Amino acid sequence: MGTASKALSLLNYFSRAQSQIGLSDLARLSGMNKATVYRLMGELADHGFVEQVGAGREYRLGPAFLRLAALREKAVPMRELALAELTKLSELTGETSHMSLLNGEVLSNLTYSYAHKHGTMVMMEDAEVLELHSTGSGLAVLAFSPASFIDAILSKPLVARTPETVTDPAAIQALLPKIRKRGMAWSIGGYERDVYSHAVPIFDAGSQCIGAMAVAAPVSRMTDELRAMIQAELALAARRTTRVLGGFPPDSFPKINPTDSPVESELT
Amino acid sequence: MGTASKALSLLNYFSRAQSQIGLSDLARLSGMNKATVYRLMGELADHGFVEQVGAGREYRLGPAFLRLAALREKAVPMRELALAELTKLSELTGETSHMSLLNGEVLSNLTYSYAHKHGTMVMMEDAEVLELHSTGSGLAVLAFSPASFIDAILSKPLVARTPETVTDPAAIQALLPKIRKRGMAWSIGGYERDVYSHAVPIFDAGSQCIGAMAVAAPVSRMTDELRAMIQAELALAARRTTRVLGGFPPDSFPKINPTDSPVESELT
DNA sequence: ATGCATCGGTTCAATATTTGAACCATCGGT
DNA sequence: ACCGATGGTTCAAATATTGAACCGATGCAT
Repeated sequence: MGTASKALSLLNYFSRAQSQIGLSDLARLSGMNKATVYRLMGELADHGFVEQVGAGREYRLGPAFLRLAALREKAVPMRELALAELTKLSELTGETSHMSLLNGEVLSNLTYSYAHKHGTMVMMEDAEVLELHSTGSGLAVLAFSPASFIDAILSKPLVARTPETVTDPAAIQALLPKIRKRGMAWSIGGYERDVYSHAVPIFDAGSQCIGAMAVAAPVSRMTDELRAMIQAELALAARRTTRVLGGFPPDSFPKINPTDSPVESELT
Repeated sequence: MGTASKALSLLNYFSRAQSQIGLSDLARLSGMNKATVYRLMGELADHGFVEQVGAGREYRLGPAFLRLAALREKAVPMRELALAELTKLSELTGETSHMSLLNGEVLSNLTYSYAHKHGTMVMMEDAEVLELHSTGSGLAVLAFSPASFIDAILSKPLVARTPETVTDPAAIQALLPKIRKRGMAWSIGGYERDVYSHAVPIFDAGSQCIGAMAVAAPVSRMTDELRAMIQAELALAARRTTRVLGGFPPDSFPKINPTDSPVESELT
């Protein structure tokens, strides 16, 4: 692993739950020498990627990310485009919708939209981490990822978030062919007890799966009717999202009923 | 310079104007060897900090920044807090307000707020770059920066953005004591021809100047009355912003009339 | 108060990584 | 068919990285 990669990997230890980390902790977490971490963090700090705070001299993520995220979004308005689709999706379904991107071995939430139709709704946050094995979005991504990646994920210990979480690798493997055939995954209470989630993978220009779009509803509100509506609208929204992001579903990806999705001349 | 710094510095060549850069261009821009750039960009790409696009294999900023920016903002809601102040400021003054952060030798815009009082207004964008010598915000920051930093900035060639831009280092040096005394800088047409800008520095917990808050109005709309109002409100808003961000103005920073800003018991 | 364990930070010789000139294969324009 | 550009690759030489040990300071328990 190159030096630059080591420095960058240090940034992955910062999370929603742990936003500040001391030098020694960071050395322990990363398994690197303290002197190494010290030097690398110093370089990251020079560029505004981290900053040291207060007495404990702990590190936290720096302001440079705001600038670079703004530039990224200006160049590739993923979040904006996804949010436009999610807003429509939430209005149509009356439920929370969100989109997340694959980042290493987990998904992290890109953006989301709430519906204001009901008194209760599934909550969501930016940069929220979703595991691949225990969420609808994760299963959707897993199903359309290379076999080697799937094996790598499923060979690690799978945490049971709820009593309903499927943690048997073989059982998860058995789900994937169905998900591939449907082009959609679902998870009932696998991550949060009361959440019924549908998810469809999103692809890039090389037909690689880069994330998923999902609709999450309280289990108690799910009916056959709502399920059918979510599935229909989500499939359309996800397909549009892949397209507006400049991506293409792989050839193996199931087509939607042509009456719902008329063939369009493909430009650019 | 360490290897990690070299990798990180490559990210600085991406801008609003140039969002995609090829390998050879990047090598030329950075002065590094092509093989070095190739390897470093590969490492950045592995972590999602850049991605390669299409046929030309050009690089652009990656999606990882969206995630890390969301985490940063969750940990330190600078943008959110600043925007709250800017919104009030724009409503009060009827003009565009913005806040920018020092990044190396330039300011980059953090966030902004438009007023909707007039048919015309000064436009602003996220991550827009403001030079230190030619903008009100830049002068405000410069005046409260270490002498060595000021000298470094003013010893480089100063670009004249408009005929009104002051590009004589000595003339700029002469402005700084007044700015320090007032705690506020202004620039009339120095960056964009028709923009009259007032700016106040923002400080961190160590009383270092980290950026500036500013109000930008069309020159044609400026009156003595408006100027007085902007100066009063901006001074207050900037002071509040420094405080809510956890910072402190240096002892040398001019105090506002105590009837406007009653002493508060300082907690945390 | 005393001692112990931890913290952030620093040092320097041993070591592993980075570097860069030269080299491909490929593409597009002349 | 050529030329000059591109992205990508190689390998010995040069250089940056590494990590155990050390430092002073701080905090916690005895």
